[in-house]
Amino acid sequence: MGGVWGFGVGGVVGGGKARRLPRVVRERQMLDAAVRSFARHGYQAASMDEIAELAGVSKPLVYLYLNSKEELFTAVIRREAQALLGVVAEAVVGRGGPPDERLWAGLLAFFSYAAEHPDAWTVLSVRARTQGEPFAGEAARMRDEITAFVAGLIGEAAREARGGGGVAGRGGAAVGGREVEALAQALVGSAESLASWANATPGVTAKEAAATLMDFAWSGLGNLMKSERWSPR
Amino acid sequence: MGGVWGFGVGGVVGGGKARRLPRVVRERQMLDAAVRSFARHGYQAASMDEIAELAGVSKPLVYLYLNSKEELFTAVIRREAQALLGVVAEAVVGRGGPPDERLWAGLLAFFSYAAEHPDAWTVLSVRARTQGEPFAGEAARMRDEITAFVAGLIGEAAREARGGGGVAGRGGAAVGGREVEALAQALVGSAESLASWANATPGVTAKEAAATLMDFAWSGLGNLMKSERWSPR
Amino acid sequence: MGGVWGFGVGGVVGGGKARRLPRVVRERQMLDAAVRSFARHGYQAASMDEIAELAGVSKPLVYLYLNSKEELFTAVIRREAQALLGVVAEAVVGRGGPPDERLWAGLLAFFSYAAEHPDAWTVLSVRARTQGEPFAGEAARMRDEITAFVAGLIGEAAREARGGGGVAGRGGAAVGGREVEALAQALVGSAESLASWANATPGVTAKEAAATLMDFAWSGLGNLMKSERWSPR
Amino acid sequence: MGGVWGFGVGGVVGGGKARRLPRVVRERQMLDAAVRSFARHGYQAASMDEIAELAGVSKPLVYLYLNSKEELFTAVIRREAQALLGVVAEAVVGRGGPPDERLWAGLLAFFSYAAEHPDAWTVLSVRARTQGEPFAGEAARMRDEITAFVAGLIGEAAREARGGGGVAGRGGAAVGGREVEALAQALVGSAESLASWANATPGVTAKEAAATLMDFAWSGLGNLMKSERWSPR
DNA sequence: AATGAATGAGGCTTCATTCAT
DNA sequence: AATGAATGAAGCCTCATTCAT
Repeated sequence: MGGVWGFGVGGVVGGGKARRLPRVVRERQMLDAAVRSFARHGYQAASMDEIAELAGVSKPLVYLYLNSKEELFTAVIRREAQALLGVVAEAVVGRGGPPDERLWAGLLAFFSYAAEHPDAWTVLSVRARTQGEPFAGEAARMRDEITAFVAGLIGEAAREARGGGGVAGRGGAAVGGREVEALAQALVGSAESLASWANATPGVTAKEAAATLMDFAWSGLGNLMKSERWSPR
Repeated sequence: MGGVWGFGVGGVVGGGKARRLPRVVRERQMLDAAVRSFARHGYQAASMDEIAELAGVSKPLVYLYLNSKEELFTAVIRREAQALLGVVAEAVVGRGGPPDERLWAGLLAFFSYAAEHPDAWTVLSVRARTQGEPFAGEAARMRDEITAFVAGLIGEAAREARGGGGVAGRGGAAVGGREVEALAQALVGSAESLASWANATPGVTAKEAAATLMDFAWSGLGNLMKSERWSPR
Repeated sequence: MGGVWGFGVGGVVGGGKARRLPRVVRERQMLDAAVRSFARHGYQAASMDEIAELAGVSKPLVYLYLNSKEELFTAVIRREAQALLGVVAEAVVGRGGPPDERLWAGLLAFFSYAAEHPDAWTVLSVRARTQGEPFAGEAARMRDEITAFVAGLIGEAAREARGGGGVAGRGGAAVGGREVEALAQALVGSAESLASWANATPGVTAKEAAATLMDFAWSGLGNLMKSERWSPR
Repeated sequence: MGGVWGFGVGGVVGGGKARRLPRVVRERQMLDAAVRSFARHGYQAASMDEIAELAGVSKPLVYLYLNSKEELFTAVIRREAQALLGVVAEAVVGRGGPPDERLWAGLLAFFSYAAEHPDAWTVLSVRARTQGEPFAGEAARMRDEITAFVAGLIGEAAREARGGGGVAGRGGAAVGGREVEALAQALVGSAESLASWANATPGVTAKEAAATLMDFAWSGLGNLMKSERWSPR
């Protein structure tokens, strides 16, 4: 009997319904279905019925493995946040080079991921954040880590600038911790906004989006570090 | 006697429940309550029961005046979008001065409004936009008008820069229509993102937020117009 | 000021809304509106809102004059039943001639009334009867009176037949009270059924309907009185 | 053990509530309950609450299986119309003999069914027909089929009469298509009317009702075919 | 004579969740 | 490993009816 239902890594056998799959596979199917459903309808409007149907299983099985709608949503957020954080971290950390190069690599990874997994991006950027606790917090943790990367890069650039040459030119010593935080917020906010806009706008590639943001933001940061502030006359 | 319930523009008199108010007053109370409820819970999770209770009326009266949850939400979005658009437009149009001065004025008005009416801002920026049609479209119209203001100011600055001196320095002629659009998107996106962040972060004033954004964005724009692009080495 | 609103018998003055009409006029307007509304939607589905609007008055006035939906429906049934009974009675009683002639006159009056007041006929034949007590009883009283007329005419014909000549020919003495009742029921049932069918079928006149029924029924009655029963072989 | 709840075709075992019955059984219970409820109160006034309670299940289960009040009513009408049509068709078609014999058989089947299933008969003859589309249409289809049977029998009798002897006697050739239609309408209308009257009148049997109608109608039809029309003098 | 303002009660429908196998 | 059967709770909406003028 073992093997009678032989299943490959990909999941379903042939065209029919695959039964008696191992738990890990079933859970992935459910989470995949949940991502789609939550992305499309939002947490409240998504229904366990639809998710079970999309996953090709009965509702009790969803409850057996994921316990409740709330835990299911949390599991989805965690899985997708880890994935996104993973690709961004891989692009930014443990790699040498000047901070702007690393920021560029991180942005490219970020925009590419958002473009390739639009439902995941929608869940993280919209559905989780607008759903209140504990979901928003779950997504905020990931965002904070990304913001910390960015703040790190900005700070690094500022120190380099202070020290001598570099992107920021010489002479700027004015960037404090709180300001770095606000700048990182603005940059990450821009990136998120651009990512959603790019996903919704046909013909905009991840590379274009990343380039626009670098043009827009990094040179502005450079100015800031040269203490060239704008101020009302 | 006549006048025993005399009511002012502001609404309820004293601490007791005011009964038999004129329709216009009641409608405003209901819309106010709806803004709070939709902001807190989102469209789906907000309940007509809670809205009625917050407004101090019975549910049937809400239906008598606003017809349905959908129409109520639409009415809320329209009212708040008009209000926000109004203050921004007043700050930007029909006023002379260089484009950066007018952008500064507009940003200040925008951040101030968002700070003073956080629920309205949440409804417009989050609840309406994530609820799909027809609500997202209703809010998008307002956003588009604001984005058009900003694009106009950027374009104007670019023309001035092309023409000679000005913020952007001389010589830059590289900013095309599509690029202006993307920049305006990024700037508006940053502004929205910053506004929500400022509302959620104690101690951040509207003026600070506006200043951060001007520093961050306008000088970056200036660089762009000098054709000082960032590009991967 | 009296007379400033001068109104004619017909009701509304000019094109605008007539205000301060005498009670009798207002009540007729309300009953007219109610007949239409009850005929179209049935008792349950008809709404006091619609009736008030059709009557051109506010709802409280309807309650002031007619007290409740139930009483309003009852008032409608009574008014329409009296009217229908009136025209039929006028055609049948207090008039000489043989019973078949009088039946013919009664049927003609009945079908004509139903054709000319289809809403009233619908209320009586359908809406009242299917609404349970006390409404069905109200309509049943009228139907019983009409059935009694018919039974009277059948009985009279039977006696004539027994006595000698007449429609029914000679020799038949077999028609008892219970049978007369059943026959009258069948005839009245046919008439009602035909009236509704005629109203719903374009091009069928009251005279045609009456003729069909006389052909169908009266000669059959004649046979019965000649004891020519049908019986399974 | 398995089988502890063993249930027969008829439904519930013993006096206690049977749980976890198969869908088909539950659906039949719900339809039975719905027939009773719709017959008593009419479509609008019947409540899903009462139906669920009569069926011995919770409301959500009714919705799970029957989807909505409208679909439930439609399902009821279809089931009962099929059943009634079935017994009448079985009595009339695929059976030899003269048309009057077959009409007699059909009427007997009809009146018996109406007597044995008064709620079903009320739903079909009253509740469905007065509820407007799409319900009236659903019931009208069944009625039309029955009327077609009757028209067929009348036409057959007329042709026999034309041909020579037969019920209708000789010589009559005057019955046209439209007239046959009207006669069939009148006969079916009488039958319906009589059925409801018989159900409401204690002591009237189906056989009596059928006999009354045959006496009343068939001999009348015979006269018609002999061209013995009634006409006002 | 007439009405704008207001509500208690109830109906249809949906959904997350559990039970028993 | 998996599911068919079932429900408590809650939400949107409507309607007959009344209040205060």
